[in-house]
Amino acid sequence: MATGRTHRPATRSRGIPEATVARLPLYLRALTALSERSVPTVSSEELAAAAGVNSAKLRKDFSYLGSYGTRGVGYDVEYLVYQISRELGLPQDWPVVIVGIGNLGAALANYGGFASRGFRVAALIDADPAMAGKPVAGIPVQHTDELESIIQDNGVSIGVIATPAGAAQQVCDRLVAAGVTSILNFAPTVLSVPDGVDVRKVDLSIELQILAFHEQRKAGEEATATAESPAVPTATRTESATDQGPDGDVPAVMPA
Amino acid sequence: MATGRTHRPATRSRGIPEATVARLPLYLRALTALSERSVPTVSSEELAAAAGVNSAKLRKDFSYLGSYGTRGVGYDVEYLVYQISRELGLPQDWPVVIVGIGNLGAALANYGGFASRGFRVAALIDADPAMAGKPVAGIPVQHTDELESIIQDNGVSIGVIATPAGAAQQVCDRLVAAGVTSILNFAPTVLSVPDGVDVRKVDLSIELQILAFHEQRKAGEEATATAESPAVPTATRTESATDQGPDGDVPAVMPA
DNA sequence: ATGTCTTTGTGAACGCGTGCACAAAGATTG
DNA sequence: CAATCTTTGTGCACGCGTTCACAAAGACAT
Repeated sequence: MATGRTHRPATRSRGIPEATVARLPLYLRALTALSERSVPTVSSEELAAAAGVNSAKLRKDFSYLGSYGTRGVGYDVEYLVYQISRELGLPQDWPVVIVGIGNLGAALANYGGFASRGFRVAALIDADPAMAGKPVAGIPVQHTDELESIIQDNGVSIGVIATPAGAAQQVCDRLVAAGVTSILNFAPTVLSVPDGVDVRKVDLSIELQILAFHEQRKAGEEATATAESPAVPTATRTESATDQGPDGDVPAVMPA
Repeated sequence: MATGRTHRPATRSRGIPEATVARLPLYLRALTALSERSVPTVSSEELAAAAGVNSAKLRKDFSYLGSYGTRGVGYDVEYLVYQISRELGLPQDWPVVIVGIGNLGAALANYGGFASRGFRVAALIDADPAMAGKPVAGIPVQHTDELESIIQDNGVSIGVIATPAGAAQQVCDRLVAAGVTSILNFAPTVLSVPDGVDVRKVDLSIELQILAFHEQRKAGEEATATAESPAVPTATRTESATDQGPDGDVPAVMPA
């Protein structure tokens, strides 16, 4: 998971816990799938299964938003989609800029899930002059020199950093100075930002290293376990194999 | 942040809390940078600043690994790099397969940070027959039909899913059946896996939606705040602007 | 209208993670 | 060797998040 909010001491949003906010998009996705199948209502149990969480947790999460369910029946899908979208500020169609159009930046630019999720790629920015003008995902790449004007002209408040680590802090500083207050960072660096700016990070190698840790532990356990019990592999399924979209959702970041 | 470990009730690794495990790669990166600059020792304070965490937290984290520091001096950089690497199982050079070679899959394949971090791309797999044989990042893409044999022949236990959401569960099932026990999922889907298989997910649109939530809240606060105070922007920096690598680290997932 | 049945909404208990603050440990100096 | 200074390692308290378990609310049938 990408983690790393940056320092928000008091204020506690508006009573909505951070952990709940992080799950709202998950619920929204499951609800959207139901909506497309014209399912009118869902119980907390069903929806929780589709989202891969505990039903009590889901109900508590929703209770922070208000009482949108009907006892004995469940939740109205359309209404809930509306409420969560509103809570997340998605009706707003946020413009975002992507800085660093390498493989990853290009993959992000091609990501189909932007528009349908309330975001719009306002501009692609790269430091390489050779890239300037070259269209990526139908959008011409612009040079870093124009970063400030692009942000101000489009009223961009969310920036995505997909540059090499060495350039990340510098780009970040410029973004913030130009008015960006939320940053999604794909570079493997700790970014330092002023108060009031949110940073979330996505880091491939960290995720892999966490998996490696558990993998190693499993290997160790198995070694000691096989010595005792015959190690019968349980076939129990987690997350309930809910058909999360026969149509499927929009590709992760791009079709294979 | 990519989140989403899957169900590990008791067992608690070996006393090392999950939250600590998630930070070890962060410490390792900071330590590696120091090591390259031939810095012999660091205090918890310095290292914590470089990793962007609280120094007390860092000391507590290290205390789970053992007592590797020297009071009055700090921690021996090389020794700590060794200990954390060992704890994460990185000396092992884990082979990984990437399934779904679209923009994202290609970006991941080109990621320079694999080798230096203890991972090796064993194979690239795609369902499109037209891709078969085509080299990406110097590695020829192989067809999905060979998935099982590739995994078994190479002893792969970690798989990366970068396919469209519709294909993710199916790919996941095949990976698991073939012996993969850790999965990094980039597809926007809830994967269901048997017990004993770890799943971590990275989801762009979820991260953006979380940012949008805070962004919206900031906008609302500002509207009410400007009515009261003149809203002086504080220039306080979080995370301490530690020079996280003048050389910089390897690009996030690819150079821009 | 009354009773039954389903499902929500939440009070309360518990556990994990965080951060403070300080004692213990060792380095260093005279 | 004693005194001082630095920095670790951790006991403790607090707060957030999760889960249980159940009462209240409404749908639905009779």
